[in-house]
Amino acid sequence: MTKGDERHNTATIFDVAKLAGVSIKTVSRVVNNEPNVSQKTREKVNVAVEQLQYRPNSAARGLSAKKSFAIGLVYENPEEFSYINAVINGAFSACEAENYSLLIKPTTVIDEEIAGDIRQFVAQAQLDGMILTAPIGDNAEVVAVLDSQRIPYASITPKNPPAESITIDCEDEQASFELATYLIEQGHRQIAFIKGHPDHWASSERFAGYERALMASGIELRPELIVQGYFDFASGRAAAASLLDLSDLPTVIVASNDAMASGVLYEAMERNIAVPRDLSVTGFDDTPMAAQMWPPLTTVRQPISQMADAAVRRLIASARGEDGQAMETRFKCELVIRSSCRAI
Amino acid sequence: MTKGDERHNTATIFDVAKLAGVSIKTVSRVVNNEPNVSQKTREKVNVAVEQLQYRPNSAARGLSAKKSFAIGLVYENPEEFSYINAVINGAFSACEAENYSLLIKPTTVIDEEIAGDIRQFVAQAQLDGMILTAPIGDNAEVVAVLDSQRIPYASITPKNPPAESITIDCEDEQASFELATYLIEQGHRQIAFIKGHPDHWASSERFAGYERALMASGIELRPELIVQGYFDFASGRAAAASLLDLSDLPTVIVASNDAMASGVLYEAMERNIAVPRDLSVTGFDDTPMAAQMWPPLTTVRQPISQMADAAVRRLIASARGEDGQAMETRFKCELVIRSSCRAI
DNA sequence: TATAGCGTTGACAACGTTGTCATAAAGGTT
DNA sequence: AACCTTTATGACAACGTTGTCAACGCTATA
Repeated sequence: MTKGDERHNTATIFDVAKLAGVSIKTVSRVVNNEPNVSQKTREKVNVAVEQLQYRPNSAARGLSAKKSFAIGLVYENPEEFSYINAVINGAFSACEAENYSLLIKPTTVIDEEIAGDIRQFVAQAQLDGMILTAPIGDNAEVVAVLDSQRIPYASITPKNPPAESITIDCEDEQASFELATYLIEQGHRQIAFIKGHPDHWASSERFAGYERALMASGIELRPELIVQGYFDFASGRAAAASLLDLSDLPTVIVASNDAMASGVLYEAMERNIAVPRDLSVTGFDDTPMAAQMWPPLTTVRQPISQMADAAVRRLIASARGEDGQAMETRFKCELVIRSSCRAI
Repeated sequence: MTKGDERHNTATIFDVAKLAGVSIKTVSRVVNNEPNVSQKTREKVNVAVEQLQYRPNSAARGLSAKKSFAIGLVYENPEEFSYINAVINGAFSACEAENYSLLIKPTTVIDEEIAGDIRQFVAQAQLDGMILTAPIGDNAEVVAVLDSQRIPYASITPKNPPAESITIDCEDEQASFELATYLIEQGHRQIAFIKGHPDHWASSERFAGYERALMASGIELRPELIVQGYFDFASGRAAAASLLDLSDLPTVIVASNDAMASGVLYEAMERNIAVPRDLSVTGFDDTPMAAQMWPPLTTVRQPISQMADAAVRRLIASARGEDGQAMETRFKCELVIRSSCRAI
């Protein structure tokens, strides 16, 4: 045949079958890598597929197989954009590799409506699985919706992981312990701590690591140095303000994430307190902004993208009926030392 | 057969039809807001829909109607996360309102593969339309793919908008003019400029506004004060370094976006140059980070989310055959004055 | 030689929706 | 009364794939 201009109508499975001289079912088998097709037939079909630039129609496929080949990603509209961006990138690359689509769903508030919202989202797209970022994985209503619809889901760092669902987390407690221990080694004794949002699993883990480090070194926990924050810039700034109003100033402020650390730096600048000369500051997450602040932030690197990648892969594996037992589900963190801390 | 035996499975159009005592076609008409259904019937159906929590199966819908009810969003994996986040949020909210799904596609590099990548993306999801963020809307191969597949697309701030496609942009030139004029009014005369990435439309517009303002005030354009940047933190920092090495220092550095401005602030801090006392700095975009830097950045607010929202709505309108002429397609920017500049 | 088993293939019925066309009922015009 | 229109409704065939099941042709065993 001549160099075709037949670009308009995409080829269907029938066209391929005709060209290859086989039935549509055989084409389907080849395309889906099903067993029991002879090598010769397989090649004939592949040639035809190539020649016609055939791509299965996903709507038809979804309708027939009762799958959508799509994964949903729900996240709370974040203060710290780079965190969720890393999640999206990780999830996307896994989906791409597995030939799935990624549908995202930002939610602005955790409120009464969210369960209905999620139900709508799931129903509309007929999702094959869902990724829930913290703290959505802990919302009982959301989980109930997914359970009742039989939608498998993976939670990233949930507080109370249900035994049967997929959970991805990392060693926050240990990392936080190492960070605090490092500060103690640097001579710090007045170590203030800004807690994260109480709904997040990571918050209590990070605080626990701090506690453990101080206790291990025999340093007294001073309640006035421990302030509640909510993982956003504004709460970090407010927490710093209250800490810097104390008569007995801390020598370092440990913020439970980078966004709050950035609030601390802001407040310090506003008060003409030089970091790290007069005050050391640390963050957590090692989002890209951590390296772009002044001074560059000592923080803990969390493999965010890899965690999201793992979540998607486990989800797809379980959707295929494979067991994902061998896959990594708990990730290590790494201390990243920059110049926002100094030895005393 | 298999009509009403199981209640686990989500309700289909047959269940609704049966409960309402009408045909499936009538249900379809009601659900799709088609005309020629009596008010009484419409209500009966709506009651049944509500009662069964019926949602149309999108695969079936897509298969039959030859639509996917999905919009793709392609973006270059950004340095400045908050920009793309605003785009995603705007696009998502429009899709949600119109009952469309949003599929995102981050691309890491603009290279040879992108056109094939996009073809694959489009084919797999059978997209009804695509949003192209800058500078992807200017990639000839990508556009050719979309044209050949007859996929409508909307470009956000493209350089060379093809006449027949949908284009969304904003008044960068005017905003940049106003910003520079403001600086001149504040007494600045040594006004340095860091250009944006040459592939982006916005870069030349923003530079043009700067030029116009200086010429209008009779200020000479000094080539050594004009430096090329690439819209990312690192290039902003490098540009600042070269400007701050000059013997005759500028009194203000105008960066073409916030990410580069943040690089400028970083470099200034590193050199112990106080902003705004010794140097003023401005950005562009008013991403959330602009308010969180120290000092908070004077910048230009671009209605990013609204632009993305508009792009999606126009796309959907044109997919429906409505004319989107009445819709806004060119957006205004707004000067946001914070404390990173001072009068001289 | 007959028979069971396995690898290979195809015919055909789902899947849940929308599009097309037919038909019935209602209203308007001569 | 006869004839058009318009409005309201339903029957049925797509849409492009996968699942099910039957059938074919081999080979190995009884």
